[in-house]
Amino acid sequence: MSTDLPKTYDPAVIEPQAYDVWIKERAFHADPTAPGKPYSIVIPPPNVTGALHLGHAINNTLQDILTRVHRMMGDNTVWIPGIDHAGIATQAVVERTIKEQEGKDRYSLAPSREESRNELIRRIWQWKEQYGNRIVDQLKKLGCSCDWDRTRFTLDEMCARAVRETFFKLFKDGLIYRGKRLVNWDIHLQTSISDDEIYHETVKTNLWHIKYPIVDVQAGSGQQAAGSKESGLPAASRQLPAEFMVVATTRPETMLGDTAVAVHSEDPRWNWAIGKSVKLPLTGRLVPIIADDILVDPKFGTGVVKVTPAHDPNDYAVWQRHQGKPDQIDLINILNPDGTLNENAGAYKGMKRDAARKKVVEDLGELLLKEEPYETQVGHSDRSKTAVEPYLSDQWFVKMAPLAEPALEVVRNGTIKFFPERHAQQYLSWLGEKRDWPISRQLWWGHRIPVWSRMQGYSGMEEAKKYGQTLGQIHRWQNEGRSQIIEFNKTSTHSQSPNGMPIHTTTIDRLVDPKTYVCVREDDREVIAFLEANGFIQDPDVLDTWFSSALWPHSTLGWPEQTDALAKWYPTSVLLTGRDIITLWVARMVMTGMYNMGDRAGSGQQAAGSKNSGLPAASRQPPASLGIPFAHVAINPTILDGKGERMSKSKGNGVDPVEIIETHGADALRFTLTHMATETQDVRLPVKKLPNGKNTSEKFDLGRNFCNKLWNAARFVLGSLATENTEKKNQINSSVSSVNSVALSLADKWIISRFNATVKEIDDALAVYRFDQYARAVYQFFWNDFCDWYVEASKSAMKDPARATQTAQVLAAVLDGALRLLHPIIPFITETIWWRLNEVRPRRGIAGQIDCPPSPRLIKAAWPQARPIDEAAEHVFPRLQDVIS
RNA sequence: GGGCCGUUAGCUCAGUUGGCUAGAGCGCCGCCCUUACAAGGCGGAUGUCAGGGGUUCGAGUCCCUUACGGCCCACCA
Repeated sequence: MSTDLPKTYDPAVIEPQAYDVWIKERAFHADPTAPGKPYSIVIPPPNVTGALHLGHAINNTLQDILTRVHRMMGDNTVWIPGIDHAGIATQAVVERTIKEQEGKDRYSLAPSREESRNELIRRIWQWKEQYGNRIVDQLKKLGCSCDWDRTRFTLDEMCARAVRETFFKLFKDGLIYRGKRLVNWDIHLQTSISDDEIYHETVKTNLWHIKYPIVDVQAGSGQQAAGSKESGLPAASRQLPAEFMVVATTRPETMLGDTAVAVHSEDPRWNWAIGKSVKLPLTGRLVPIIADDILVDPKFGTGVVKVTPAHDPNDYAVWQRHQGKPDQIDLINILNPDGTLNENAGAYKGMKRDAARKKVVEDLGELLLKEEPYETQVGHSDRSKTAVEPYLSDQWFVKMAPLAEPALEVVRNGTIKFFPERHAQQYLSWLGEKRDWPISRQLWWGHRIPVWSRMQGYSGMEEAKKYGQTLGQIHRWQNEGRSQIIEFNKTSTHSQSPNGMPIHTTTIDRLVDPKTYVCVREDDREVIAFLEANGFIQDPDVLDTWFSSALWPHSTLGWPEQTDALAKWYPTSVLLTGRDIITLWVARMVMTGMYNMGDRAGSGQQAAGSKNSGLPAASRQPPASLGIPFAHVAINPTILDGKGERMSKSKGNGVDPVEIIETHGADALRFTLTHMATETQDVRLPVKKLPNGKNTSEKFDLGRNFCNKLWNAARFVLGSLATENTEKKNQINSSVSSVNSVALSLADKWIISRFNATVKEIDDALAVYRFDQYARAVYQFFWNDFCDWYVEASKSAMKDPARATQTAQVLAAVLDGALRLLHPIIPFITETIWWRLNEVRPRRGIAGQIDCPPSPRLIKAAWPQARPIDEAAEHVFPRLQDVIS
């Protein structure tokens, strides 16, 4: 093989070559039983729905940098890749495709619903095989050194086991419950969606003022006068006829589900009416007038609020507050899952939401006081773009309070640290609300909820006994280590089954149908067959995608199995991600990690966060007993397009990194992105379209030019070394210690000192995840110090026989060191040059100044040690530079 | 409405605890195809550091305030 590098730097040629070698030699593969300090990163799994854009590229480049640096440091390093099944997004995409191509919806893919369900899932898997690989290909082109043998998918067997185990554990601990709750309902996809899947849009509508006649008015008139004395309210308010209350609403059709009218208890205009009733227009139903000082702001509107608990989150809260009190109110649902009105809407049954609204307004007649134009924010579903309807339905929830508290504490006390620090605030404020997490989705693509249920009726003890016997039978199976079931029985009062096995009981929301719910721990067909033979039916819903993502750091390592990988690499070293999923993902990983991996015995008194900040951030080790998934969370900037809009698949402005790789090369892309990885929250990246329709950007010239510089400087240095070899044939393998510090020139000492200063600078930058500083430091060192000055100076030095040998040694050692420092950012080009350098000058190094332990592959070469800088040389040489320039 | 962040050269961004004439890359102007590199070299122009006020011997940097932009959260019948 020629020792010459091709004259032209061509990333399209060298990048695939280098990657092939790494793959062939299994350079990315990690063995948990190997020695070395553990270092591990799990990838934020990209959604299978989309190709990666530059936002992913920066995130993954930075992860690869850390992975490569630590691999070079000799740590036992693993980077685990994977993909997220992205429940709602993926199903929506595939359903849309089927609709467009075949005109079918998800229910009509096969004769029966169950077959349709299987068929849809089969098609989504097909789709996943096709597109999931695309993401992996993109990551490989980027140069990511993931351990591909450990590639996970959030819906694969390994993840499924972790999901089942976690669900079971939460269920058993009473942290998963079934509740009838007001959820955000997507009437198009007919599923509940979480708050996070909603965006708000300003909608022009009307505010309708409607008169509600008061029933039982005679007792009110006198008190109304009394109230008016002390109030400074406008005369108009006082003069409202006492026969009516006026409510204002943007959704008049919900009136059909009103169950109360609320006023403020200290509002003299209306507090006299508390306890009386109003007669609802259109239906004539009587509903109570109640006091609710949280809902009603007397300064807003008319001071009267209609209460529709089944169709408004605030009103639902009113319903909850008044439960069990003398003024408790009803709850009436008027909607079907598809957004049409149901039988509770009387004459309006079957009408669509918007049609009903129109009709209701028409029918109000003279009870409609006025109609004023109004703008309001309405929640819309991310996926179907339709207005979300607050809807009352049965859902599974996770109780947040007990899980959130420890997760809050570890961030408050600094056990888990954010970089930059300010991002911790978002985590703390979101988690601090401890809102219960609705985890069921009425979808087919996802982890099916492992719960079987059966109508229980009210047969009481007899029924309970029967189930107790059932449990007894399954208890036996459990002893064989296969499976376990837990009964949740609303009416059961006993806590032991006939054979003495504990039965876990819970109180279920009074609205839920009286059912017995059985959670099956493992996918054990025998148990399931037994249940189904006894009339149990599996819950049709699947889990929120984030439920499986939340387990990612431990599920990818094999949990609940106690694998070597889990023992070695959990907790992971750092999580690198964008700030948009600090709440959705980061917080939930901390919660489930602590819940599943924490040592409960020790967790109570563990006051973990020693606040001694004297230690460098990267070296602190959190106590393993806490079970936290990582000690550091590094937030990378968000990539915006030229207009300042966030790059994303849904906006259609995402730029495929592969297109940049085509014009600039992966190294150039990586270098530029690293250079941009500052502490700011956003980075703008103007792109332009090429004639072939692909994107590129001049911004990446920075990286490409730098790679070109490196390429040519290396060619020159290699050439100089080769020349020197032929002139001193006998000394090709001369000892590395043949150059001692006495013989070094000022320029030699200076460049060596600059090198060591740069090592230190980079180590410091990496310890706090300042990737931009890393890129800047190495750029400046290589270009401005090494190329501009040392290499130039070497041209004359190499011609002087007295200085040639030492100069060659220094050139080789500094190039060697620079390649090591640059490799994590630009792995392909550095690895390629390394091979040639090994051929030309296999043994390198300046004793005590730059160590160059040999390695056939740069990816496995040792990371440089920062040696002391030479103060004198650093001081004197710049003066020389000034004189010359 | 609450919170976080940003506003520095035409563009994209640095500027660490307040301290010497405010920096980089790209772009621009001029001169160089000098034997590693024109994807380069040398030289050059360009900034009331968003506006206003304050603290200080000294402010891009700290405090207050205004404006504009972005993001997160909540959403008012």
